[in-house]
Amino acid sequence: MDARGPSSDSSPWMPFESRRRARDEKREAVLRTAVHLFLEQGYRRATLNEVAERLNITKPALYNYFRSKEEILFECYALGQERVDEVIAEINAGGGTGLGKLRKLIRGYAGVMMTDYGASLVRFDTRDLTDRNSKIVRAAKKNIDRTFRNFIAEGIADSSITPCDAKLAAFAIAGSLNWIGHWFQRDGAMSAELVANEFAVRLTEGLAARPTRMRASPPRES
Amino acid sequence: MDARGPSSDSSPWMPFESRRRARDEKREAVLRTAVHLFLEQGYRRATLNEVAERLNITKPALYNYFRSKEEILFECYALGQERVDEVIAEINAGGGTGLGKLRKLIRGYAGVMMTDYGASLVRFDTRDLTDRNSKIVRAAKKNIDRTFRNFIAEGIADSSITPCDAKLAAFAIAGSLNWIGHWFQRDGAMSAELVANEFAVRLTEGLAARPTRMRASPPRES
DNA sequence: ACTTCTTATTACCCTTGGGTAAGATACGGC
DNA sequence: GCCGTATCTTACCCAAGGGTAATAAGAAGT
Repeated sequence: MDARGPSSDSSPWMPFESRRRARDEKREAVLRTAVHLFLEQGYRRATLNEVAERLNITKPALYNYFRSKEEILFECYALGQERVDEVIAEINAGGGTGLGKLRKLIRGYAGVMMTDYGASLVRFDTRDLTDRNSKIVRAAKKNIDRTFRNFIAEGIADSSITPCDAKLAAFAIAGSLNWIGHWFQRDGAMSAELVANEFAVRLTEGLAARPTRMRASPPRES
Repeated sequence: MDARGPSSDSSPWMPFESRRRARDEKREAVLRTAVHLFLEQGYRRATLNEVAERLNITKPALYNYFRSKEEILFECYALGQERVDEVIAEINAGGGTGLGKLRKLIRGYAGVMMTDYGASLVRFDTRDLTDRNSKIVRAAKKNIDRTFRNFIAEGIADSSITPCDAKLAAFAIAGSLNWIGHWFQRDGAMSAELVANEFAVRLTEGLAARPTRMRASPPRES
């Protein structure tokens, strides 16, 4: 009886039938479900029981894939960081002015913030990690911050950005972007592309060196 | 023995001596200590036992002043909101262009964010409140957001702000400011005034209508 | 001094939820 | 078919921490 198909959420575990998919696929499904629930309810309030329930399994089964709740949390962070690192690597591979790179970073980072793993970076609390993992995450965050500052400094050096306090400017921009992780919802009225583009423009308007006075080489644009 | 004065943190309770200060003063001290600890460790992780310990009393004594941990949390929110409301009221009492009001709001809101109760607004999770209180707080937050948007819209109407999407602009600005609550520390290198002023300038640079080319009617924008 | 109110203490309750132990159930190789 | 391995279940442990009950102790009025 009750031979319904996969549950509303796509879970590799059928209620009581063939549950023999590849291990990695299941592990990933656990992670997807967990991060979703953590974002929905908050890490501390979300229980592994409910994660398991949403996957049609029981809590101890989760321990086949993760050693602890904290490990799941850490992987959420790690995946988010990975996405950001990809964005940064891609920008560094290409060229352009400091301003151009900064715009690309804003667009890319905004895009990541609108994903579950990306939002993990700003919605979860590193104090819920072990000391060891906490250090790793905070180092990675510091690296992101440094990238923002470097691009701004680079832009000031190549005159694509008007001189300013790189540290505070980076805080202002990163803050705006981080906050996206708190309010954006994929099913809302705004599309991710719209938001990312709008922020890339808006947040750099104030920084761009104005070409009011034409110079020999106008600032290149991304 | 051990006739030391008030403990390192200023607590109206002496270890075992005259503890007969006014009730309100004590209630306020509980609140101050609690919000500090909540910010330091996170609401869920912070325990009432430790709050009490820092005040040289025991947990049940707290229940003379508050009915529950959640009530303490709610009061933190309430006090933060109060501060912001004062800022808004003061601006509304005065005059000025939309841009001018927006700058004042940014400065004032930034200032509030750098206080403990102000940071409460963005560091704590409304999901830890009862439904009733959660609704109150979310309504107040919505009101703040609306104020940002209104000032921007006002500025566009009076041509002090260049046309733009008021909703996204407000998100960008408020995000920057909210993030201050996450990184600012009073004992750090930057002073509150410096940060507030810098943000008031930086976040409006891109919005200010440039008087470069006086037009009768500035270009409309989506 | 005696009572009363407030405020604090000690001792406790009890739910929640992460994590574990031991046994069942399926799958793959032989 | 049979055994070993991986996976999952039921049943449980246990620490943490919010909250309460009963009571002591100082303050204040009379």
